[in-house]
Parts: sequence; C-alpha cells; structure tokens
Amino acid sequence: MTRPDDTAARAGIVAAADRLFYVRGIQNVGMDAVRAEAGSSLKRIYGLFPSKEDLVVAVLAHRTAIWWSGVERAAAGARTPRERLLSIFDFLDGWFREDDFRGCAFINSFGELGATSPRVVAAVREQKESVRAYVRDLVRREGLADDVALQVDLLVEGAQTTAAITRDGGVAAQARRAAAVLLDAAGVEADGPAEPGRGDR
Amino acid sequence: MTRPDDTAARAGIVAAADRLFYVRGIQNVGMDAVRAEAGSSLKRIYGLFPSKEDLVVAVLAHRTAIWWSGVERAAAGARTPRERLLSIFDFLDGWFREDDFRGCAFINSFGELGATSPRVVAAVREQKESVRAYVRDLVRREGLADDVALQVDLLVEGAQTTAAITRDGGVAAQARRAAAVLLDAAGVEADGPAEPGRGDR
DNA sequence: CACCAACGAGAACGACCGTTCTCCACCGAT
DNA sequence: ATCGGTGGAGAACGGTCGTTCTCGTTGGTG
Repeated sequence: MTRPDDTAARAGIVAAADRLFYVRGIQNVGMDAVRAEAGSSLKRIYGLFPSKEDLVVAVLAHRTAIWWSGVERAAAGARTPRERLLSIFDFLDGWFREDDFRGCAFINSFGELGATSPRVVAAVREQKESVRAYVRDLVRREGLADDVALQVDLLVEGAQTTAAITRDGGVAAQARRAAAVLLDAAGVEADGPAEPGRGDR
Repeated sequence: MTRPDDTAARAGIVAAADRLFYVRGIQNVGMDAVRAEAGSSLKRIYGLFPSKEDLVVAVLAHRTAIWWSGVERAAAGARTPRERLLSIFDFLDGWFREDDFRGCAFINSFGELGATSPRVVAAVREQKESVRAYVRDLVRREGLADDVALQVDLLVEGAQTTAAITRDGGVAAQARRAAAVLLDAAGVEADGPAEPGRGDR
C-alpha cells in the first residue's frame, strides 16, 4: 500500500523534524511545528509515523547515517588503522565548529527521553555501541588491547559533551592529542616501540 | 520576611525535586508531583521559588554540592595532587554503581533545557567550568601543562555519559587508567621520567 | 461529465502542566 | 472567646500538545 513517493516524503519529514528537534530539543517541538517545517500535513505525517515516538526513532536513525557519512569522509585519506582512528577527531572538529552545533543528538535525546522511552534508549545504546565497535576494530588492527579502544571511546564521548557545553572549538584537537598519547603508550607496552613516540604533532 | 524554617523547607523541596527530576527527567515531572514528594503545598513551593525554572536552578546548585562532597570524600586519603586527581575516578566509580544512577544531572539538564533556558545553561556551564578548574589546579601542582588538565577532564565527562548509556560498571576504572597514562606521558615529556611508568596498576 | 478516493487545512478533543485563586481550618494575640 | 492572618488542600484557568476528525477540494477514471 506504500505510495511511490512515500519514501521521499518520509525523508523530508525526518529531515525537518531532525532540524527542529536538534535545535530546540524534542519536547519543545510540537508536531504542528514539524508539519510546518516539512511543508506537509498532520494527516500525512501520522500516516507515515504512527506516533511522535516513531518519528523520534526515525530521526535518530537519520542521525546515525549522518554520523557515519561524516566519519567516512574524514577517514578518506587515512592509510593506517591508527590514522583512521584519529580521523574521527577531525570529523568531530569540523562538526563542533558548525554554528548550530548543540552537542550529540543521541546524548541529548537520552537525557530528555531516556527515562520515559525505552525505544529511544535502545536507539541511543545501539549507536554508541556501534561507535565503540568501530573503534575497537581499528584498535585491534593496530595490535592493541580492547582496553585502549574503550579509553579512546571515552575521549570521543567526552569531547562531544564538553564541546556542547563550553562551545570551545579546540576540544576535538585536544581529544585527538590525548588519543594519540594513549595509543602510543599502549603500543610501547604491547610490543615494544614500533614507531616510538611519534605522537601526532 | 523570611520565616525561620524557610531554609529547611527550601532544602526539603529541593531534595524532593532533585529525586524526581533526576529519575524521570525535568519535563516529565509536574509541580504537583514535586508537591506530593516534598509533602508540601503548591502555595508554599511558589512562595519559596517564583517559578519551576528557579526550582530547577536550585536543584542544580544542590547537585553541585553533592558532587563536591563526593569528590572530597574520595580524595580524603590522597597524599599527592596526582592521587587527588585520580581519586575523582574513584568517586565516579562508586556513583556509577548506584542503582538509580542515570548519568550526570548537568548534562541531562543541558540536553533537556539547554535550548530554552539560559539560566540552566549558565548553571551547567558554571559547574563544568569549576570541575575543569579543579583538575587544572591539580595538574599544575604536578608541574604539568594545562593541556593535560583538559584531556583528563574529557575523560571525566566521557566516563559519565558512557556509564549512563551503557550501564557498564567498569567505565570509571578504565577512565582512571587512561588518566594515569596521560599524566605519565606528560610527565616524561615535561621534565624527564621522575617516577617513570608507574602507571597506577 | 459524474463519481470516488485521496489529500490538505485546520478545527476539535482529551490530557497535562505551570501558575494562581478560593475556601476553610488552625493558632497566637487581644 | 474572638479575631486576623497564615498555610494547606485542591479547584480553576489559560495554554500547549499529541492525536483524530471534519470538510471542502482536487484529480484521475468510467
């Protein structure tokens, strides 16, 4: 029963809702505001998304796609797992400097709806777990222990919340340096100084 | 015109609101629920707090006090700035393992109200800035550069959001190890290996 | 041209929330 | 004992929100 351009309409509504939710916070955006931003009608929206919660989950999925496309773009020039790993922070750097940067949408959603919406919690957990898996994979390819992956992931998360609250543009670069130190330190402990103390700047 | 037990009443209302806000999220708690939890009356509450936003700000101040008392308790046995620094993560460890741990109240509030309440934003920023200043002071006492302080702070923030989302009890210990590595690495670069590679476990 | 299904605009509905107001019971002072 | 004012319980008010419904229009089909 899906109309041909239903997927396009869904995408437009999700993008509109994403803009509003991210800037104003989910609970501060009524469905009528989504309708206006999407240039659609309430009937159409509720035909495609049974409830606001479904729309929120779809928006989070959209954010996940944005995240990975940004990560991949930043990793384009990386030639080693180590460079790929550190390029995450280059992606963050560009993102943090955007005018309307307002923190990680997943963390914000978790703070706002974590207590009331298990589906939102699941979506947030899934995203964060996939990031951790990505980092873990790259760390393993460097021959390092999983502990280092968790530590680098802490820097990724900490950079996002700190950048959101302080609005300091240098946070990502600082996190990148810290990650390089952690990787180097784990490297010398693991198998002796392969490329000792290069330290990335 | 302040009645003698106004301060006690304020404290009880703030504590009640804190419990509800933290567990359910601020916007999911009506003033009537606060009234019930505090065993007070709406008139009394609105006599002491002109609006819900004022109550939220007071709750955040209360959370700040809780934070610092926890940090100081954990730092009680610390004999060096370095130990004091790392004891922050011991405090976090105990906190993360509490049953009703639901992340950092400041980060959650920022995600929920950051877009609509400048006063909440200011309170959150103030708390995070004071934590950063505390870390910076201890790092300086170790003779290390301010950059290291920012990096350790990223671990503190990252540990809080990661622990909230994953509910993994080992996050604080992992962050502590990472912080020790960062301190050691900065130490050997700054003034040669004073106590090289002790590394705290 | 007549008809039916789908669609948009927006009203309507029920629930909830922040804030204020009403009313009554209580309590110390005269 | 009476009175004034204080505080509590809870109704009331205005607003918003998620969701559904009505209704008029349209555009394709016989």
